[in-house]
Amino acid sequence: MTDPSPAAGKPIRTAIANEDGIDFAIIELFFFAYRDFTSDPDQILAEYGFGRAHHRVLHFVNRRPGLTVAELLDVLKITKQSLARVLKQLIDTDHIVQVQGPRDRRQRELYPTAKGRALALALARPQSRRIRAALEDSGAAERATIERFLEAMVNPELRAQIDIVPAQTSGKNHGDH
Amino acid sequence: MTDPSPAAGKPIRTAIANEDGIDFAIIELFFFAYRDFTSDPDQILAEYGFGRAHHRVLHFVNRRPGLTVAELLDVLKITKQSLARVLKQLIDTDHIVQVQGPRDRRQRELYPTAKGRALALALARPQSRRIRAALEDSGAAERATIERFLEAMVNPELRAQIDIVPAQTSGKNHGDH
DNA sequence: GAATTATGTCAGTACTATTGACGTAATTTC
DNA sequence: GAAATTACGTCAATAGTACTGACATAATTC
Repeated sequence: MTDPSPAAGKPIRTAIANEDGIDFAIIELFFFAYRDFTSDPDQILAEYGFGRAHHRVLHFVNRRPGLTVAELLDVLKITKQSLARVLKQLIDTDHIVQVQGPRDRRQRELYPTAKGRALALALARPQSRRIRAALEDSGAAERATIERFLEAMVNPELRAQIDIVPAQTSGKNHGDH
Repeated sequence: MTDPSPAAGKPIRTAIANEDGIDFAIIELFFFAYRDFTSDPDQILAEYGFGRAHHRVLHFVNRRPGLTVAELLDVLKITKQSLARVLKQLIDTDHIVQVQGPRDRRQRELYPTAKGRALALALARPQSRRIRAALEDSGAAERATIERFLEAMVNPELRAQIDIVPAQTSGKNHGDH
């Protein structure tokens, strides 16, 4: 195991870099940035016995109160079987409540409780702090550049998901679409 | 299950937004951007029976040829038991070779083979394409803004990991540190 | 009334990760 | 040179998140 087996290819000793004009710098930065971005809430979640999946559900239920199970699945891009356990735990622990859909009683609208709202805030706080620190010396122009870039990284057909909550508005309760 | 249990908290019907000055916009954009950023290579990996863990290992072995197992663990922030299976598969499929460390024969230096280099490139290509598209109308200034932001999102004490491969240099073979 | 839709659930599986324990070979320390 | 440490590998057990497929129920639509 210390020597490559005879049939194995020879080791390439030069670093991959900019071959075919590939942007390894940003690829790698994105990996590191996201790794550390998610590490903050992970520590809080561990205290509750929750994982990242719980965080994502909690986040979107707080951001779009009243969304249905189907809408949540669409945003998260997971299957309902994957969601089931996580959602059940959040409901059992009184972070989220289900309300029968007013127009269509088959639907379950998902809402945060005060407890769920508080946890969502606690999880977002260190992430927001990290973002604020990263934008420390930046003005509105730089901020806009970064937002534009991140938005452009999202698949065009999925970009609609982003703007459901209008930028600075709070009260829109997602009641009709 | 359609009505909240009596003890459960009441549903909060207003969207969380900018409470305590928290930057939900960028938090959410970052989630969507990374979700789609990783979805491109996922499809290629599936053809090989590989997952994201294989991608990360392959990426860093190509970026820093000759790194040791311990260094790789440090970059990925996982345990050696987690790495073991993934690394073994990449070695068995002739994407990576191990070479006994020249100074310390306990160490295993990891190098890509031609096959491993090709796969790393194939995985990076769609990601780079996505980045290029997102930067389409951007100049060098915007690009610098984005790089600075992403770098600032990384934990300061881990930022050293980033600059191991100098921006535009290719040949540095990581031989001495 | 029949078909479709929204949701829930059961069973089985896969991938990635964890902790803990143990073994081996090589290096370092005394 | 013996002892301790280090680098790596491996076995076992477990957890979290995801998947596919199948089936059930209630509500809506046709």
